[in-house]
Amino acid sequence: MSALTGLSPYTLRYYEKIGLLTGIARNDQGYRDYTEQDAEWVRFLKVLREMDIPIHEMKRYSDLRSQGPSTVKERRAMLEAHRDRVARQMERLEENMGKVRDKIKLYKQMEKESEAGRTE
Amino acid sequence: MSALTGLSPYTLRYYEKIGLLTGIARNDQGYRDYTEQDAEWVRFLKVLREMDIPIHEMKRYSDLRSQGPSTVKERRAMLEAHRDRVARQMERLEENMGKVRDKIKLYKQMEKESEAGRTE
DNA sequence: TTACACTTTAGAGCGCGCTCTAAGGCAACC
DNA sequence: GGTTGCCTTAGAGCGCGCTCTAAAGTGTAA
Repeated sequence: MSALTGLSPYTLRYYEKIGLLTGIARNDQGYRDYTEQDAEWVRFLKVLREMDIPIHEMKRYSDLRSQGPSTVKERRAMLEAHRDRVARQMERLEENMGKVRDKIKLYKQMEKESEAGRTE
Repeated sequence: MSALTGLSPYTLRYYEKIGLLTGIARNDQGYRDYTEQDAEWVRFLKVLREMDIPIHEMKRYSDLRSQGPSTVKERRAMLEAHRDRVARQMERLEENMGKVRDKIKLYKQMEKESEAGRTE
């Protein structure tokens, strides 16, 4: 499973411990027996994590999911809220990128000038 | 200063403690006396932090800056490296946004269907 | 048979980036 | 003089998200 999702076994067990992963089957030896659905869910959790959703929100989302289709509306609302948050974050990043690019330009200028100085 | 930069006094003192802020002047009472240059530097630190540069990299950058103009090239290289990292991160975010948007669409579909079911 | 590589658990530990506490000092106002 | 409100310091504490340890169990291969 770890190989399938890119999450460490530690993380997978941790997610199960805090209730993000529920109803994971076990085989005769008591080992976890992940299904393809489990894998899909884990991959979606990973998408959310990569977008920096806090764990407690993922937990909330996960709990809603466990409660069945009646929670679809709330789940959608959560995703939309997060989508908007990420969009704003990307705008800020873009803004800061601009400042960094300005600084890079400035440095290039300084490098050029110091070289000119050396050859004078 | 806190008001000027949006960082808490705690954070400002912490940054000084770890060497991100150096040479801050003091008045007669031993209180910190920030200059406009200090403020500018703090604002730039804030830009970097908002782009999630780790503190130890900011420290490295800050140390280079203290060493004077001879380090401009290396500083530029650091900024360029980070610029590229952020660009890649934004791509990943965009990708994940797509997946979230798909899920939102799916949920909308489910909501519509469940409503249709109810009115039949 | 014994070693190896994996699994299980509860709970401890860690790195990060702050954030706060405690104890004390100084300036201004009532 | 006392209170308020800000400043100083060293060092403790915190929330997050893992990550690892220790001790035990199981199946496979030499």
